[in-house]
Amino acid sequence: MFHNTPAACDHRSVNASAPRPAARRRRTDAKRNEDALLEAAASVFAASGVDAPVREVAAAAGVGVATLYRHFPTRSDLVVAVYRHQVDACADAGPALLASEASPFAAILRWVHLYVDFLGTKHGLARVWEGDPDGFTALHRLIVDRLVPVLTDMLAEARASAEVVAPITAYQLIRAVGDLVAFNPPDPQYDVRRIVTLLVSGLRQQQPHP
Amino acid sequence: MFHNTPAACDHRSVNASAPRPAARRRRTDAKRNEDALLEAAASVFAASGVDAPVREVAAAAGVGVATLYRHFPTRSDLVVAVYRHQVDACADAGPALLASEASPFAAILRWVHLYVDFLGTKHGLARVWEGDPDGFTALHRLIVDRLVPVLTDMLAEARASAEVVAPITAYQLIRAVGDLVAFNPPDPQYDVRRIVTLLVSGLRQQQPHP
DNA sequence: CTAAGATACGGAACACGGTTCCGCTAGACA
DNA sequence: TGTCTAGCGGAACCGTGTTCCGTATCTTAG
Repeated sequence: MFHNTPAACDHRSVNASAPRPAARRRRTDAKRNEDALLEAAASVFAASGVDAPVREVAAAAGVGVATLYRHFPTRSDLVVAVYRHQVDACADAGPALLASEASPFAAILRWVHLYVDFLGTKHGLARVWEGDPDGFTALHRLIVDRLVPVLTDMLAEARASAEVVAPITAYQLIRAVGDLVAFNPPDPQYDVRRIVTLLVSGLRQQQPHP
Repeated sequence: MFHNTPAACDHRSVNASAPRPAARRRRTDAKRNEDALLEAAASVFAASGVDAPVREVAAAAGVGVATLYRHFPTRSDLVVAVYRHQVDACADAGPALLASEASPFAAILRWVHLYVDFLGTKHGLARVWEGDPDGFTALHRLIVDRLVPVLTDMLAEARASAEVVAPITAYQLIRAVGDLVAFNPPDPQYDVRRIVTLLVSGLRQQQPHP
């Protein structure tokens, strides 16, 4: 699955002067618990959405809440750990689509829908996105770090070919798409994909001023 | 203001056969408290956002929480009561813009921005929107009832003049705009108005299929 | 193999939100 | 002015995320 995510890398004994006494190995039960938590979280999130209570995840992993919190200091860290590899896959798809699609714009459209599918399969992923006090949840940061550069390249290429003219940044677009998908359980009245397509197709329009 | 909302209409003595004994008048303190609550809620919401705790509103009104709950059975009912007249104003602006603006599309653009301003001035209004279990918060319903018809007309006119070609319904558009504005404290990195404009300008584009 | 001690654990406790309950107050009517 | 009940206050309840702390367990030196 992908749980080799040390979550917080081991900064013990980074003391410059002291001849550190061969730092201890990480306890095996710690590793085991972390894995169990990630697996439990993945399945609980899949079943009950990302909003599932932490206690439920801890219980499913057969572990106390404190243990969960030691490995993942905050709810959103857990979410990020669970979905990191999917975000990576999405990031990797960018250049691939640029190569395979007929035009940069077509590539962008498909890529954005990939992103929508990613967000869409986990109801309420956005709740994690929003809850940021000063603008940075772990998920927010992950997405900005991994996805924004990818989309930035795609947009640049689409601009070079004059397919895209609206002055929108990759960050703005990604965030907008996130907001759109955010709280939308499948609903016949409201197809998110259609709306996202609408948004993306706006990129080809010169923007009116107000 | 608009508080003649009996919250739950008086079903006392709806007994078909009995000659009901001239039902009591509503207690004056009840009316007074309802007004105080609405006033307090308006100012608290303005100061702390719509997410302000109910207790805070009750305290500001100088009443107990139970009183608040008797008048407004749920949080979102309170929110709706506070903002109802603003929604009305927004609805009224639709036909006016259609008449005053250069084109139906221009009218739509301006109207949508009016709506954005309405939502935007109250951080987190969307939280009320989303919290709907089966699809209907009070606010959701209010907006659908009042605003969707207005935008529907505007879209029809814009389609008649071929300015709008994308097959999007008023409901979809309003909901999308709501989602976009939803969780966005003013942020230099991310100007909601720009994104909304992007979305709206997509209406002029033939939609690509995926 | 054993013992010391760091590391990690479990679950109770805390803070904080919406909502409900219930004994009592005070307004309406006679 | 007295009765009766609509309406009130605020404590209590439930369900969140998060923290605390006494204890168990793993690692490692000897």
